[in-house]
Amino acid sequence: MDEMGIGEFARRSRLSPKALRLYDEIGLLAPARVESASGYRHYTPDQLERARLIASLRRLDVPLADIAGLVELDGAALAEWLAEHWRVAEDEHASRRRLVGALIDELNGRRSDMYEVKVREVPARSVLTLKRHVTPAQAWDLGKEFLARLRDARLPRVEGEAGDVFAVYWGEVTEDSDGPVEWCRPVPDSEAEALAAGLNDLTLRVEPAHREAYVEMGPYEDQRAEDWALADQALRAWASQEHLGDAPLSIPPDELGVRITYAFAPEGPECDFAVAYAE
Amino acid sequence: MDEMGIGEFARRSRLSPKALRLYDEIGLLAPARVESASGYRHYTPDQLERARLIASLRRLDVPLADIAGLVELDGAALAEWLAEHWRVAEDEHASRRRLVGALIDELNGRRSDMYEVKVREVPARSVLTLKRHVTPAQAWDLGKEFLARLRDARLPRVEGEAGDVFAVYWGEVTEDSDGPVEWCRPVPDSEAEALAAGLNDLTLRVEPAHREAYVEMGPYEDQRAEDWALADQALRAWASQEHLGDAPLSIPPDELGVRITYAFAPEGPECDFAVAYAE
DNA sequence: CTGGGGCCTGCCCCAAGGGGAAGGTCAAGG
DNA sequence: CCTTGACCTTCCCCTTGGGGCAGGCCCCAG
Repeated sequence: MDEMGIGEFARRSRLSPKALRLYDEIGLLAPARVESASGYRHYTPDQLERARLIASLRRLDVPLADIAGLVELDGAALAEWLAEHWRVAEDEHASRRRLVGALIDELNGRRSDMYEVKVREVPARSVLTLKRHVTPAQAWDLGKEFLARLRDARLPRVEGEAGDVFAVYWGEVTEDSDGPVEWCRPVPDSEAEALAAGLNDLTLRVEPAHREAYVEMGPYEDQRAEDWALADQALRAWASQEHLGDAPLSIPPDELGVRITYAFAPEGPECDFAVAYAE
Repeated sequence: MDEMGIGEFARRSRLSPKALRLYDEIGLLAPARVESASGYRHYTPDQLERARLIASLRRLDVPLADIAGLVELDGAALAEWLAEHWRVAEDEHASRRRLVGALIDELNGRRSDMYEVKVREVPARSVLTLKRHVTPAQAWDLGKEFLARLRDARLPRVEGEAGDVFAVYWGEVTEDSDGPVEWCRPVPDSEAEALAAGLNDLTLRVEPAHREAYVEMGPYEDQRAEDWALADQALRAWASQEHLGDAPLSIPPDELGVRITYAFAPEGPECDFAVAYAE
């Protein structure tokens, strides 16, 4: 039996002795033998494989808690987990890339061209709404529920409206605390009352006329928290440039709310991020 | 003056009150006014810009210590720093991508095709060498020094040799502790003695005949620590498959050393990573 | 028998805050 | 005037994955 001490095992596994002691302590990688008298740890060569796998996962910033479960999986399952983990990492990296790009553009005085702010007039109109406190993850589910209700009701289209449906965020909606989200669908004023009577659980309200400053965002599913923040930043910069002050576009929003407008194209919903302000 | 409390400032800057208190404590972002009686912090709207910049930089994982210096720079300098910072981040991300790819391939039982192991026979030959203890960063500088010496001496080419020059790593060479690195250049046996006499500071030694297992790596400058580790892993896997045992390819290396062989193409040195073993 | 190197445990430290306790403040409403 | 609830304060402990050091054992070679 060619055992080795912690030092040699550390060199051959590309882990530090300190890390190996920690992994022993938490039960992730126990030495093959521990001398009871001296406490010396002894490892065998066939432990190298596990150690190297752990080292690789740590280099990918996988937390030890996750690794503890992963090393018990078989190769195929682990490979699948890794692929998923890496997809998330790629997403985050792409999001940061957008942030750093926008930041550099802004610092160089260039208006970031990826987030061009436009303005649209929205007349007073009736909207059917479904409002609930949800987390960001649930917001989309709420939307699907809302759309299903509308489908059931065979709601007529409103001519000339840009964007079929929109969601209004009435307050801070963060990962760990839910906030008020309201899904909305404009309806013809003439039919509003009749429709509302037939649709329980949906609310009818009248939106005042206003302007919306907005940026087009592309498919909803591609957006991450970072991207909404960038859009918000773009709107904020635009507002201060237009001498509108900071308050009307602040988050949490005023009585008109921050809204995300969806246009349901065949490939999925394109969306824009809008802030309403009184004229 | 429209001051605000820490809570509102936190919401509008996308920072937490906790973070703001920390930034106050370390002098990164002091409130415009602190009530001496209650200790309440009050911020002004014109502090928002700095706060938002800090928030963006933190989202890019820039350490607070760096941020403290960065916020004093002007826009152009900061943009330049960010571009450099991002280049490093892109490099690291690419390196991890290679690691995760190789790992998934290995777990699925596929031989990683990016690191194909080949074998070459190396006959006994004379080499002129320059050996010194250096850190990884200095290894390349040592190589440049070595090449300059060779140029001065107008060293003749050795026909039929693959790779002009190679560096042998005789021990652990890590970031924080230097190790023995030897740059080598084969010379014709017939001229060896005469050359050695003329070149002080360079050593002449004879390499025994051996085999080298190696993987081709592409341009040297593109390689990162991760990539060398992957190449090592590939060689190790190959060795165990070939029943060569673990020892001859272990790191730190045996008496033949781990070597990196360079071929100086016009676009820069292509290199491979080799481990020598006796037949 | 005496180095020197390897190894042990235990303690404190890092970044960048998060969570919560215990208590002080502020403004509005009864 | 009092209370209530929101907001704020400081203080302390917790996190991850170890690094660094102190003090002491262990083991082998000269």
